[in-house]
Amino acid sequence: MVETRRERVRAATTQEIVDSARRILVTEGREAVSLRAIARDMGMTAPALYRYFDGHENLIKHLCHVFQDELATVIEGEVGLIAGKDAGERLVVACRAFRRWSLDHPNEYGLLFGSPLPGVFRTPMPKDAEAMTAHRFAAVFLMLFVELWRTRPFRLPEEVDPRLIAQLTSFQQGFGGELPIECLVVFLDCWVRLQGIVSLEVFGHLRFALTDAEPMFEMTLADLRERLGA
Amino acid sequence: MVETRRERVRAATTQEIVDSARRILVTEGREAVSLRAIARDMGMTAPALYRYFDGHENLIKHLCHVFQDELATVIEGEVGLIAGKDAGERLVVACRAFRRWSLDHPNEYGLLFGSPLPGVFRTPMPKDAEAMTAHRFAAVFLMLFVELWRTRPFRLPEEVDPRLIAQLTSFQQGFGGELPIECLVVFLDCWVRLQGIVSLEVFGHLRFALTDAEPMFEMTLADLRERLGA
DNA sequence: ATGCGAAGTTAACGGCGTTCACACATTAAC
DNA sequence: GTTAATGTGTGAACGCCGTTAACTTCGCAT
Repeated sequence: MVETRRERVRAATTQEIVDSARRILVTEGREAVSLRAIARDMGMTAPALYRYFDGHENLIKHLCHVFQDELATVIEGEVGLIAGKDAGERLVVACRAFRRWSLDHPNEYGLLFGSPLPGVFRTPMPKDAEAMTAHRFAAVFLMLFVELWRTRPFRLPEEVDPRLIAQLTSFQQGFGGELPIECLVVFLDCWVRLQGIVSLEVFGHLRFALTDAEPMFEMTLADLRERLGA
Repeated sequence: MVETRRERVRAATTQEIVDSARRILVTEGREAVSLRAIARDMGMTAPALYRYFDGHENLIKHLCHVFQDELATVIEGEVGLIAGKDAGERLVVACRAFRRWSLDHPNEYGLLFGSPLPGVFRTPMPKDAEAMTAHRFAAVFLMLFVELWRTRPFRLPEEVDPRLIAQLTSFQQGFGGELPIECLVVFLDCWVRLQGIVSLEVFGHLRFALTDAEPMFEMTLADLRERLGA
């Protein structure tokens, strides 16, 4: 037996902790996700949670990991439904799926993309397992992007700043190095626009002008589509 | 005498509270800004702060107000230094000033543009004084935008979604109504790109690809410039 | 059957926001 | 100039929080 009874029970409890934490996050907001509240919700006491997570901060980090994973899975699922179609079409679907999940899960989104925990501002990029799954979400888009470029190359920018080129060469080699750097520049630009509009909409920072940002989002999407030559 | 001694002392203490709070925010991060820490820093006790602010949350809100104001003032100052120049040039300077302030004050930026406090997600836009100064920052850009459009009109998009038009008419009438709605659409698009790249850079969400986002920022700026026909 | 380790408890420490009763100084009214 | 009112700050207390330590209990392998 690869999995003992102990391990099964432990895994179930761990899952229950995550579920409780998420329920509290959704219903009462980020500030309310305390160890004591989670334990109370489960009929336990707070110190018991230390058998499963090394303190409050690590539990929150694990939650982020779970949400990143769910977000990536949801997007991959939506894209998978139209697996036969053109990469541009699938990219559009991926963007819509990202926006939808974010709007449907504002508190989870806030945990993932809101202001990071203190001390993160100037530290270098961590390289642990958590960081890798943080990349899984971006990787979905990047892969579609690569495929789009290969099947139907789009116009690339001329005169890219050499400093930008220099920075991106290491990133480029991170996945084979078989993609023009200018293509990565276009990717980053689209990435910024996508993240920007979703972030502003979810956090309500567009309400000074818009009551419903969907038309604006679709317009941005059409713009990106055109730029990528679809 | 328009200002009694009492009022002067009170104003000074209020200012000292804000200064202490900001110092703690900058040096120890958002989580460390507690009433007790502020009071300790000032040589007072926490309950005394209730004579000046109605609880912790309101003090934080006031801090946001102060930062919004400073940000707007800084940008206006930078723009004022080249008051004679073309509106496009001044817009570029305003964008750079926004990025610079945000990078120089990441903790303050996080308070302003990070995930909002719980319960803000689906509530309508508040209309109080705080919200107005929240607009002052956006207003700087909007005014430059309007001037740019008037002095040297740029290409406007065709086929704007009627739903978007409908939403923007009320916003349009908010300041005279003498601007084409398509122009507001362009403004919002630029706004999203500016906010997007600054937010991603400050929060470190571009580090998976870039070590220094400045060239990318300048490229985005050049792109916006071209779109606005400079 | 025994012993070991995992899981959970209670108690405690210090920190937090907040409230309340109280002391003190300043101001205002007479 | 005395007195009342008002503003400003303190100390104690309540209930929340994260975290640690000592202790119990139970499952499981030898």
